[in-house]
Amino acid sequence: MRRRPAPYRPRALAPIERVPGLDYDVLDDLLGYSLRRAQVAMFLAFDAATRGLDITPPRFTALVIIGANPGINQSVLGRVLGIARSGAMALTDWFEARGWVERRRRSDDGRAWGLHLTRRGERLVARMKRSVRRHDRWRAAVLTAAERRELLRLLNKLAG
Amino acid sequence: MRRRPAPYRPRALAPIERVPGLDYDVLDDLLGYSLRRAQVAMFLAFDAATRGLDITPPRFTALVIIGANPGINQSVLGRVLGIARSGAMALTDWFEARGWVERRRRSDDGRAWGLHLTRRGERLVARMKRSVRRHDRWRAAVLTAAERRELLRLLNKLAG
DNA sequence: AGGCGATCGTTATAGAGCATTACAATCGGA
DNA sequence: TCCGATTGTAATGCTCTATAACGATCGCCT
Repeated sequence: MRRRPAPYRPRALAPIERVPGLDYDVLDDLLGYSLRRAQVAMFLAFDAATRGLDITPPRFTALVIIGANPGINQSVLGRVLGIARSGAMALTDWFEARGWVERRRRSDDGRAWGLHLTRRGERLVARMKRSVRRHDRWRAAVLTAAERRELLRLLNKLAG
Repeated sequence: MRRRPAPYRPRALAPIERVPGLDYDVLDDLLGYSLRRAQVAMFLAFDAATRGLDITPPRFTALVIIGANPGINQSVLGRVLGIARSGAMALTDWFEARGWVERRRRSDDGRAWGLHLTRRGERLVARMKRSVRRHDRWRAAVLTAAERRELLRLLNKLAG
């Protein structure tokens, strides 16, 4: 039972410097590399939007998903985030410890918990959504509205 | 001297499932989220291109940069990758242990090493570049050539 | 010449985030 | 009723990265 090499996780979001005079060779023609650079740029906006909340993109995604799909269980949440069940578990614990999310027993399945935002969680998520959305659009303001729409379309097409 | 909270690092590239019937709420209108999904898709192509080589995107980027800028030092390499010097150091050690990169003393600066690909490293990188490029384009084949160009343009504009 | 702050490589340490594995409880279909 | 699949959980380990500190060297200023 060989241990598979740990899957790659993209690295730090310290700003990626564009060093003048350096030869980037093939990198500038790879979608993967450009995606990475753009993602770092967008993260800076996200970071500003959630400053002081100890929130990360996956945490934000999880909260939004739970809010929009009350009663979802941890396994499905993990699949949406692309992490293992044990990770979804830790994430849920973290939310619960802060009183943002609660686990409720489900009548239809004795194994699974249903996840729900608490009143406090709802308020927080509503605020976060507004802020993240505003910062996302603010950072994207270097694009015209039409360009932004086109970019979204192309990204979704690429993601399949 | 407080320790700053560790900066966020985007997570695993296990496939992100698009669960049918689930409400993604505001996520579908955020560039940050779409970028993430597209990046995961492109990583699958990268992974296929480098299978068996124990290569990751940052490792690939580092090798390309060293190959195109022989004599570059570890500090600059770190800035290009967005990692600390200690990380660039570990990366270089890793390459050196495999005989792909060597450190050479520089006449103009007694502190810094100049990084160079070995003969073996050159051959390997040349092969990797071809393969990564092919897979990148293959995965992007869901887009037309014009769409791909436009996407690259928009990403670079966004990354600033 | 001399002094001094900045930079480079290096080492040690710590922590976040994730996978893997294993297990008990439960579900659902043969 | 049996049995494979699924859910939540706990334990463990690994990878990647940051932070901090240090000696050596550089570059500049006096």
